[in-house]
Amino acid sequence: MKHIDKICKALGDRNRLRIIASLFLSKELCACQIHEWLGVSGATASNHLGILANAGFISSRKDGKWVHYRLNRTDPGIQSLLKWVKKNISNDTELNLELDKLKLVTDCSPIELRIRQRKEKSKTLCC
Amino acid sequence: MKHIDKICKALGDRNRLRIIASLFLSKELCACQIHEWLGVSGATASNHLGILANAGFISSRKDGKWVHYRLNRTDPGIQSLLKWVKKNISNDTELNLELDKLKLVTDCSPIELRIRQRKEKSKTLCC
DNA sequence: TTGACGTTTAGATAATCAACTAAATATAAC
DNA sequence: GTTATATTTAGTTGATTATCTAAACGTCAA
Repeated sequence: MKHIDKICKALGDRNRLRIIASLFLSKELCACQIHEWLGVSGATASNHLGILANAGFISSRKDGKWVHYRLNRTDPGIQSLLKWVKKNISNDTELNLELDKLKLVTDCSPIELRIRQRKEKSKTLCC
Repeated sequence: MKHIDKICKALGDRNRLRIIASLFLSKELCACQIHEWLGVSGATASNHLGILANAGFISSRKDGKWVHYRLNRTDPGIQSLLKWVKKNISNDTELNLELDKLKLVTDCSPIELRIRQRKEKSKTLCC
């Protein structure tokens, strides 16, 4: 719990807060689900996940090709900060609206999601 | 308490955390004391103070030429976040060492401090 | 009222950062 | 083994930001 500025900086980005908010609702999400929901490239999503992991907010579990992320529940300092975030994002109407759409990527397995993503991509490519 | 990313971003800077840490120890500090202690230009200090005030962390009181800053105790969300910061900076050894030197700018009035600052400045100019 | 001084604002610059594409890595499927 | 695929890393670019100096603003004192 040393570098507080690093920890706070990790929270100082809208997309990273969205990741944390999504992990409050879904215990575990794979990289491709987060990439899909954020609406950024896979590389960008991976970068954000790396920053959050580095600050101690999330941890990852590798399962074959897939990497699943969840909130890190070990550090008490991080834990209490996450509690603060959870309490205070409830007033963020914009974020709550976005969270409604989270279901679209959690109502199916990562495998099905990726198939859908590839379909979408080919659709935009041929038009 | 809407823009959480803005609030966290305000904490995501070492100098701004130092300002907050100093205001935990000294109930009130004037801009010139903070400028002196941070070791940055007055303009830079003023900018950081503006960001912290804009995020809701501090408030200011004008007293003639002098502007005094203190922690803002009105917003409950900000209040609990400040509590978290206070608790967790205790482990930051580097910051604690710096805070020891805070006395050098609080053991005299802003007026005396400014006289000292001008002396220091002229000393470096003529050598 | 003029000059000095504390603070803020404006403008410039270098560093940092979020985003992308492309390449690299690692794993699964054929 | 080769190919497809999920993720990360490298490299690039545009935007943001922390810092500075100079100028502007507001207040006090002579």
